[in-house]
Amino acid sequence: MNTSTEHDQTSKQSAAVESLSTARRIVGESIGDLMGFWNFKPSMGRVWTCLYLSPRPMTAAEIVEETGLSVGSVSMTLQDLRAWSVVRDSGRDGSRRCFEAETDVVRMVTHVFRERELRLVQNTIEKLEEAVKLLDHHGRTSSASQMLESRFVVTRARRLLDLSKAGHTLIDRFSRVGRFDIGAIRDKLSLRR
Amino acid sequence: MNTSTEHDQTSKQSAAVESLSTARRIVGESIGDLMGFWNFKPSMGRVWTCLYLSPRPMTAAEIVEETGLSVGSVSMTLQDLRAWSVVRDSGRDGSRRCFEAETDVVRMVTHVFRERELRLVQNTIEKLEEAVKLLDHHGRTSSASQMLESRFVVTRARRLLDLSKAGHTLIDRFSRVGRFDIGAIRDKLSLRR
DNA sequence: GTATTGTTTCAATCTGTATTGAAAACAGAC
DNA sequence: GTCTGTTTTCAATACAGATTGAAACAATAC
Repeated sequence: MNTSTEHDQTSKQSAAVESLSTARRIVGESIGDLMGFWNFKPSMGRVWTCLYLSPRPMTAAEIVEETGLSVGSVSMTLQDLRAWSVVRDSGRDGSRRCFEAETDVVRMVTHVFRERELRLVQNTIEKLEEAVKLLDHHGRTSSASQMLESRFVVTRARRLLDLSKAGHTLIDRFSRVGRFDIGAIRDKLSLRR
Repeated sequence: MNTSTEHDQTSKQSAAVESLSTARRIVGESIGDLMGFWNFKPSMGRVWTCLYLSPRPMTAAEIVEETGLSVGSVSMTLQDLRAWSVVRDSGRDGSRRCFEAETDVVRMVTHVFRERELRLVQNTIEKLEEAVKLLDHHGRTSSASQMLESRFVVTRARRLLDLSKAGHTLIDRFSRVGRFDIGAIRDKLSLRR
């Protein structure tokens, strides 16, 4: 089962093996970096790519071998990846669990995007609502000298809140329909300062 | 010019000042975290929000005062923010430079999104092209026993490359037109494994 | 010109997070 | 039930990258 280290007698063959694993490494790094910019851990990129480039499901031990990550790290990373539905269980090889990569990359990306961004923006919305509430109260109790300042801040804070809500709607629609159109929510975005 | 620490005699007033600065802090944190998920440094979020919530342009010294960041940090952060066209120079107050926040948040977001994502994806495309080239060569020189493995890996790598290119097109169109429609590039995305 | 004030740079430090390694928990065979 | 091989957990470590603070640099005033 150890596909790459069995028979590499001739120099030609070993060079070929070399370039295959180099290519694997480059692909892993590229996708790893890309995922990294969407705040995934590098190890998630490495492990997913490793599975994606394997013609058959792999055991945790094989992934350790291939990626050079520690046993513990691979275990945790696989949990993360399964939680994002980006890796699936795939039966067993003897007593060892096997894993395979989700191959529908588009579905994967929209799903992950949806979960992550919606949660994030929702969280922002809640915090901003808290701030606006405070500011409203402040506006009613503040002295005349602070009025101007106060009104300005509350206006800007409300605007950020509206934008966040618009963003939430946008992300929600996009991740359902695969279409992301700023025109559809232009009213919320209109630039009344 | 030090708006928040001048006259806070009565307890009512000082409570009001308190809630104003609390609200400011909450807004700063929220937006900071949000920007953080798009890989901006926390200090960038803090400084931008600080400017956005100010009714007039601010000097670096005022920003230091308001955010509690160090002088050096504020200077570097302002450079970053100007590089992203998210903060503008705004004349001078005596001999001190002044800065103001870009207020067209939508323009700002699409611009930043465009720059960042396009660069990122372009970089991935280049790396994947390198890997595919290696794999093609490998395919031609490898032994029969490796053929299957090799063909599989190259197929998958090509698919990732195609997807990246599709993504690049998508981001490019979106950031020009404000419309992001997966249907428009469905051909590239079709799931021929 | 020099002095003074404001701004940028950069090596050192600090902080938050990913990864490790070893121990604990678990599952299946016997 | 115990034993063996596998998987998970978690405190300690290592790392990356953000922030600081002091020194170099620029600009303005005198």
